[in-house]
Amino acid sequence: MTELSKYDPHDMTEEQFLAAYDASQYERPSVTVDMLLFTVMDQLQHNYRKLPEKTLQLLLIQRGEHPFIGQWALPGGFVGMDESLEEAARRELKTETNVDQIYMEQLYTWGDVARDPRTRVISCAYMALVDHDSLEVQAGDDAADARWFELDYSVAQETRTNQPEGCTWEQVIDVTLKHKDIRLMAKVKVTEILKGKTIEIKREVMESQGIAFDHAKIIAYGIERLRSKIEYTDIAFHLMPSLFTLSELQQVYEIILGKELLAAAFRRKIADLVDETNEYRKAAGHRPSKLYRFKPRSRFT
Amino acid sequence: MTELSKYDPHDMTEEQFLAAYDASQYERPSVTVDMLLFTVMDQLQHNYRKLPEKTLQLLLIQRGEHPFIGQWALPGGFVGMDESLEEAARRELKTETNVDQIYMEQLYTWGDVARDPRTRVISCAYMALVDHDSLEVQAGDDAADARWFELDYSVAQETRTNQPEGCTWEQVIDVTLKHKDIRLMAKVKVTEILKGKTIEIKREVMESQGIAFDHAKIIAYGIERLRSKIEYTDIAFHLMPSLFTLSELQQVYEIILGKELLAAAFRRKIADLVDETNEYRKAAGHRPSKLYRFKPRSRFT
DNA sequence: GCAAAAGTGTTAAACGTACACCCATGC
DNA sequence: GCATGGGTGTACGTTTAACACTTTTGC
Repeated sequence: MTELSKYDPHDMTEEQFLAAYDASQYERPSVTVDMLLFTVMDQLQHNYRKLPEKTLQLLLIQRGEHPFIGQWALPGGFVGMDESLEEAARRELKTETNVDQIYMEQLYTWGDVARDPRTRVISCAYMALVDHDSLEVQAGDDAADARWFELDYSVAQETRTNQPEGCTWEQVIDVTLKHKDIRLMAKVKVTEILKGKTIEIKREVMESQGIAFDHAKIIAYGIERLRSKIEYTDIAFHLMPSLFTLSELQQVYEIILGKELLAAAFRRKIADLVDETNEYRKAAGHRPSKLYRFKPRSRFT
Repeated sequence: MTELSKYDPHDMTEEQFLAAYDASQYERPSVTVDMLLFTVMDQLQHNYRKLPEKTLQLLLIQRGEHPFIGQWALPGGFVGMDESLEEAARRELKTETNVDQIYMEQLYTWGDVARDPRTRVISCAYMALVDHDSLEVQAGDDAADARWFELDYSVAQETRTNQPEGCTWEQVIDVTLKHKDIRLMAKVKVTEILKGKTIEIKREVMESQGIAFDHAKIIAYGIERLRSKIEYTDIAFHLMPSLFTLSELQQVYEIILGKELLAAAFRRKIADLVDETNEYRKAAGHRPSKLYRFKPRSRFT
């Protein structure tokens, strides 16, 4: 709190101090919010029997200005003086997608000194989940430069190194984003260093093709968070419409976890989180399936 | 990214644009880091047989300046232009406690507009864990105004309200901090609103006695995080010395979780996370206990 | 009929919980 | 001896995983 040292605060009341306080005299970083907006979409299916496959989608915006002009970036912007971080994030979301009232949580705040070439920018990243059907204005169809990209996340390499005083694990993540002919790619390295009793985790973008700033690592981090939270929270339901079949729900779990699940076990596991309805989805080529609805439960029940 | 609109970026190269970019022209919030430094201490025990009880401790600093002069606050300070958030947090830690190389993780970034009466301040909170024995300079004994406070966290009230379009859960948390004669207290309200498909969580300080700013809610949030992460991560070991008995480890779990555990079950649960040594703790009034050591494991094994 | 998905039942293995019981120690 | 913690065994219930099997549909 050395910022205050030129005053002699002990001779003032708190009111006097605050009246005299000049906030404008120190250089300070800019603060932005960046938004990871995820949704799930169906892919076209030729076989009339098969269910359409689902894909995880992320919204990106093409930059019309320097730096990284022409590249794709997370929607976001500067935080105003009269809005909280969350308000700023919701405002951005509203202007990009015209949706409010969707699920959103703070992800992580990125504060490396050189992460923005313009000036020092600290970015607070949020993650939002929408079910695709409830998007009125489907970003990507309207005038804006926003597009939904199909997102793939895979571990390309895993290395474990044993050192005298600990261990280092290294993971190279491939992040791929596709929208029609546009294909973006990045490699993100996650390093976990165990030295004595400390664990240090570093993330760095090794390679980024068409993705602006350090956004590739924010994306990779977001997927990691999504993956881990889907295991112990209700988070997946925010990607679902109000009525859904258990197979659809299972598909969403599968694309986020990146592995196949056994239907029988899955149904039993999520049985407590859903309520049956009396409606059925008209199926094609197979038995119709019952529609379910999310049964919300608080952390403290 | 409207901040850039007065340029015509399309006529410049990226280099020209960056050279012309003036970062100083917009009003921006200040950014600070605040640190939750936790440790565990033994309490004196009169009964020669009994193990000393452990308490969770948090480091606070008495404010010598306005605002909140005389009250107790989390150690922290402004983020410099040439340091990352994490570097700023480690610098603060080093100056307050003279310890580096300790476990630290980012907690949450607090950005309400009026959280600091001086000016708009966004604070990125970090949580650090130390084992008390490895603190060379024991804060609280030296000249600085830093003291370790015994921390108690309890749910004082829990309300569930059913509304037409959803549910509201409300929790009132009592946070108590004690150091010798100094006794600080706060009530923090956590509200969880389920409206349609959105979940909104709000936290507010209802009452704060002797705790500066909104730090009471940061403290409450930190304990919540500690509680949940101790269940599925190795985090507790950062509060332990290199050698410890399983009972000591269990005590640490118990004070953080706020409930008693069965020794037999606990031993089996953590068996994979520790390595046996051949050393024993000389016990008093009971069988000597074997000392264990942490066996680090990465997330990707 | 047939392929695909919807949905149920059965078994074995893994895990968690509770409790009983013995061991070792210092006073 | 005895209170206290250290440490193991055992029994029971729950959860999970794997797989087999039946149902229902559109073409």
